[in-house]
Amino acid sequence: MSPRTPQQFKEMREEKMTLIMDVALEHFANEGYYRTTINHIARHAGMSKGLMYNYFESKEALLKAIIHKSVNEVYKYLDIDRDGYLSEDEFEFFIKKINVLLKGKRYFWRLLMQLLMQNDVREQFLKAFPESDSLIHPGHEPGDNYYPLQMMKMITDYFLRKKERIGKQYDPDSEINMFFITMMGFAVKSIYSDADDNDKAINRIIELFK
Amino acid sequence: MSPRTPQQFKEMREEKMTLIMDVALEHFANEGYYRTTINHIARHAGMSKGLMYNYFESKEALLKAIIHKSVNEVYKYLDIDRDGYLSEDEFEFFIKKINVLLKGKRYFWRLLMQLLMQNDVREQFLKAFPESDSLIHPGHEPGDNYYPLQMMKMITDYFLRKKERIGKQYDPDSEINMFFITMMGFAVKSIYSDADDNDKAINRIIELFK
Amino acid sequence: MSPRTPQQFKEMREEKMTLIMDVALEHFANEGYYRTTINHIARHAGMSKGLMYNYFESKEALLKAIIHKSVNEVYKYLDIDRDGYLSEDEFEFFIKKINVLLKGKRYFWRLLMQLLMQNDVREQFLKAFPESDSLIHPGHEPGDNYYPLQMMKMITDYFLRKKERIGKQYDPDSEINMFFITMMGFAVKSIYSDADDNDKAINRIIELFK
Amino acid sequence: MSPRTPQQFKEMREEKMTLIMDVALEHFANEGYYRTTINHIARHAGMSKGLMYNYFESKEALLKAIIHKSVNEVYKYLDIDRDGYLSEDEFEFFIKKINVLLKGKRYFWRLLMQLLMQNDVREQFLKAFPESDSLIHPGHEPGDNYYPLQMMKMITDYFLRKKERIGKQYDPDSEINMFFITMMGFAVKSIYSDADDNDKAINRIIELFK
DNA sequence: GATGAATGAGTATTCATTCAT
DNA sequence: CATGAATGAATACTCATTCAT
Repeated sequence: MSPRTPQQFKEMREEKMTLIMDVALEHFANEGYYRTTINHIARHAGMSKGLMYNYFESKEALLKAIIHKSVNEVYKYLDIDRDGYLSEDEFEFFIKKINVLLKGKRYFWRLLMQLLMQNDVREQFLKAFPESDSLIHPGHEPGDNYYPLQMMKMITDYFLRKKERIGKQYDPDSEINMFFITMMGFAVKSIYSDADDNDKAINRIIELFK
Repeated sequence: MSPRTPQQFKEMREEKMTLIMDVALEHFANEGYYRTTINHIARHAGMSKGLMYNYFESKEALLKAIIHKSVNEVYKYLDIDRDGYLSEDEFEFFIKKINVLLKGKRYFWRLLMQLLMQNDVREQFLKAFPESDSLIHPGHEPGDNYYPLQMMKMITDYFLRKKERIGKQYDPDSEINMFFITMMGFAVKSIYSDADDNDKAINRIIELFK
Repeated sequence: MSPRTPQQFKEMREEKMTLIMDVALEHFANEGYYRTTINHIARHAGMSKGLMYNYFESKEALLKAIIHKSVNEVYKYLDIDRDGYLSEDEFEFFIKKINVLLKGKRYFWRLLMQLLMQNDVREQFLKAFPESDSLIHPGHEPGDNYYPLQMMKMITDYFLRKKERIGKQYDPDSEINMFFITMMGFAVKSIYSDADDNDKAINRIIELFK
Repeated sequence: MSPRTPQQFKEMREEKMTLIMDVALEHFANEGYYRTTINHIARHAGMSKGLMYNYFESKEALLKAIIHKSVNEVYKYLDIDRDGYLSEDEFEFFIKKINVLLKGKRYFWRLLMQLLMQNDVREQFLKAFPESDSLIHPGHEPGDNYYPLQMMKMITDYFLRKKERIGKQYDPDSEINMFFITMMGFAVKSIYSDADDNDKAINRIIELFK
């Protein structure tokens, strides 16, 4: 029997890594990072404890890998590195995309919420990400904003322009604040319940803020 | 020195318990339940590990005691066990009360959010409370609703009555959903940031949903 | 029963720490640091694994504590912080002291030899000790030499003065080198064998080098 | 390509084994046996873990092979299996040979020192070697002495004869002891430092003990 | 009541060794 | 022959809980 080629090894590795990350994410999200043991993950991924360490050098490294991967997927999906300008149609489209994201990556969002709720982790997280090249869009220039800030700005700008459309009586600060509050509430609900009325809610949100 | 009366002993005991619970809540909320050690709590409360077990028979018992106490305070503060009917003024008043609660008991809400994000804890929590007498209002009869459900119903009823006020084009289900979403978002924001524009947001919420 | 006083606790602690260090030193010296498990030490010291960590925060910390303690005892015993000048009688006395030290602290020297034979440990060790205040003699001034160097210098000076006594044909560099070689050989023999002719050898060494 | 002959296979095999043993010896000597992993050795020898087990059935077997090989080389180099008699010139020659050995096989001596410092290994070692045919000289008869003892005897005899040369005032026991002490000290120094004055020291040793 | 020493079950991690390919 | 994935036993370390004083 001829031995495996390096290519085959690489594929095996990547498959296993994905498997481990998927299983780990599910458990981290549902039981929490600290309650989830490496043993538990290994068993559920159908392998021995030891093998896990062939792929991830520590529990924390596994966590970080999951976060990086997921954050990258999210960024890629949102595909924001365009003109930084949201038209009304793009605004609607953007919100619908967020809804799809929340539905599809529920475990990741659960995990992220848990993590961000711990003071020190939150600080770590905010510090860690701007340093990571992989999270910066391709055309990124030193001095450019990173995605989260970029997103905030795009939306803020949208509401400021809306004031011009609507007139004096419109208070953009208040509206921006309400928008983020509503989106946060929607996210939490979406992540933790399987309600089928989320699409309806998204439409209402678009109606209210577009 | 005159010997202490039983009454004095009881008061000292309760003071200590309160102290422990306060310290524990703060750490549970900020570092998480699992990352917080009994030793740490004891040191911060200025006593020894051993003594803590004089007051709470386990770490979990301490957690439960904190939750019970806080939930009771919340219920007492909201004071809902009246006619189960919300007038428009009462609705406004109710929301403002919630804002005050969120501001004042931030650590408790942080802890609660963390706990409710774990699947099994969430289930435990929902199951556990009906068993607890102290959480059931005085006039409670078997078969009555418990507070959380009662609250939900009160608010739901409010919106259903609003439909009568406003007419056909009003969709109460959608509005109820949006209301809970908004309140959830507001809660998260209030709990995790020190923004001073929360009162403004509350007024806007009242304006939108009253 | 009245509770233990802080003083009693302190004494208990110190007793246990000494016990642990003694047992650990014996095993480190005979089986080597890596072959000796914490479990093993704990069992031989008649306590649980966990308790060891009440006294030493890691296996490495235990090792370092042992080294520090022993090095300090050695320095204290050698009591070199005098005039830095060795007369002929003092030279003889000094060598005899070293013999006593080697006999009495055999385990420590075994451990030290093992450690110093590992490249990285050796470097660590040499770097670590000059930083430690506790290893510097009481009258130490910034700029003073530390003990090992001080010892070397004292001895070197002794041989240089000896040249003056004896005359041209005496090669002090060669003699210093031979002296250190002989002392090293004596140390190794003394540490690893129980021979009773060590005292005789010491007298011969004095005869040869005084 | 013509297929390889069995002879070629054997040579390739031996080359690989030598490579592995060289790399392993270097790491065992410098980092210690326990700190050196099989993986590490394999990587540094440019092969996979698995392949190593094709050549050596265990880490311990590798260690033993290294020791056997080196000890044999040493014995072969010292070439003692002659008449067991050391003339004055042979004595000088013998010591010079030892100096060359120490210079050239420094890693082996480092390893050996580390091993011999562990009580049980030392015992193992002393027991193990008589069992090994390869370490017994060709003309070996059951009951003959093994090399280390033979060497000791040769040297001891040399000093006993020296007494006859010199006379009463010469104490051969003391001198033998001092000689071994000095040689041990010289060995340690030679193994662990790169000093260039070792040759000078050897000449002084010859001068002192010849 | 009050203290912290003591325990032991549990957890992450390492590494020699085996094995399918 | 060659590879590295896979295993599992061993090991350092943590922490809730108990207990003698």
